[in-house]
Amino acid sequence: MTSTPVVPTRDRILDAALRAYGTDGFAATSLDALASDLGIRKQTILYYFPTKQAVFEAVVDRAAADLVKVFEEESTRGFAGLDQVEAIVKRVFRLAMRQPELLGLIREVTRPGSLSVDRLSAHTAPIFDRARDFLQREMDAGRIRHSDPEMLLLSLYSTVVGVASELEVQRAMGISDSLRGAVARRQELIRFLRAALEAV
Amino acid sequence: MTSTPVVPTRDRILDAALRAYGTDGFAATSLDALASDLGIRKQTILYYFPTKQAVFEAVVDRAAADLVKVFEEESTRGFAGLDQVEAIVKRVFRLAMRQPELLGLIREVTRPGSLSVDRLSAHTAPIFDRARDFLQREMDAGRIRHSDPEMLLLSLYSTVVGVASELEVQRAMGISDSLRGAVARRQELIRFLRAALEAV
DNA sequence: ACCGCTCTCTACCAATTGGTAGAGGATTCG
DNA sequence: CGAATCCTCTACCAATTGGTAGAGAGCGGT
Repeated sequence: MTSTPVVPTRDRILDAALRAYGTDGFAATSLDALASDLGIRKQTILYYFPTKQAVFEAVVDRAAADLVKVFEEESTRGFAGLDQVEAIVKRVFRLAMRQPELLGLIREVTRPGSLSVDRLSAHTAPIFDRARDFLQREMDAGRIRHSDPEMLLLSLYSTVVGVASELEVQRAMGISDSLRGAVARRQELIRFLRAALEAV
Repeated sequence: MTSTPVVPTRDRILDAALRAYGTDGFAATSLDALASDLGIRKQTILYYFPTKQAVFEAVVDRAAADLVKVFEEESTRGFAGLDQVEAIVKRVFRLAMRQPELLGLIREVTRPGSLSVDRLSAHTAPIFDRARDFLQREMDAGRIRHSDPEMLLLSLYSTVVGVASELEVQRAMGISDSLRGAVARRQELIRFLRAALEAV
């Protein structure tokens, strides 16, 4: 190999695996396919990870860590009320545009038969808690309509991830008025959420 | 075989396939697994359907037809404005409780790498059109907040399907306070949507 | 020079995959 | 009765699957 690899093999495997699992899914992606995509043998993959399942788990862990980081960055900017929500939405959309496979992976993990849901939720539980607390605070402060914060968060999550995923699907289908359509959708989504959340 | 089968083999295959594809996914479900689940040989499946892909397509077609029927029933009851939306949401939740695999199948079909998106959307395009027209009419009548009907519909769709799917996931995870939790969620979702849609 | 460590490889394997070919049991129709 | 049709089966098959075993190349340290 070249003396100092630009990016370590292990990371390259995780990159390719994220792409593959995020678009085709775990079951539909063989180790051979993954390897040949990287120009290596599958045994090289099995050197870094004991099993195929382990590759998936590593991908999930790394993706979860990335997500958490993004949310932590975005929640320490001192926005309040609906502006904070808007900032998060914009950030999620940016993520969906730049790393669409990430959304696909989330879909894959949160699918009914998935084994690794708890793996993801173990990472994301803290931000969920923080988000719930945020909603509660903002409700108390009268900046967001009153309701059960947990339930509201679920609706918010579903809406944002759903719309962002839809983007990814449509891109995969080739209807990629990528930028223009995405921005329009984002704006409508934000208006939608503002209407849904605004305190009367 | 028994003289008059209670339910034809072909239908039994489609039933089992819907369950399997909806929970484990297409790639993760082998014909052998499907067959042994039914107590038959896989060659019997291949007698009714030329390929595995054909089984999937038949499942999608039937599921789409079911969905369309449900929506048509629910949209000819003469509800107006937000009441119509509420009726649809309740119906979707009932569907998600009784036939959770249906939601899973939709997720499977609308996944990035899917081949059969167009197959589903070919069926559902009419109800999407009708829903868009409905939103437009209700906006004109001042019963729903003004905005781009198409974009709004996308947000609505994502929210409802997202929350309903989340139900299915959590049930699969064993957190099935099935009924109680589902009803609470449905109520919060309806309040959420009412707030988001209500004309000012 | 030698050892030990890190890494990627070739060679293999048993199990499973989707699919083909065709036998044979019913049932229906003439 | 005999023929045809419908249905499900056994018997195979080539390809692919995830995974094991271990060779060997390149490295730094002693």
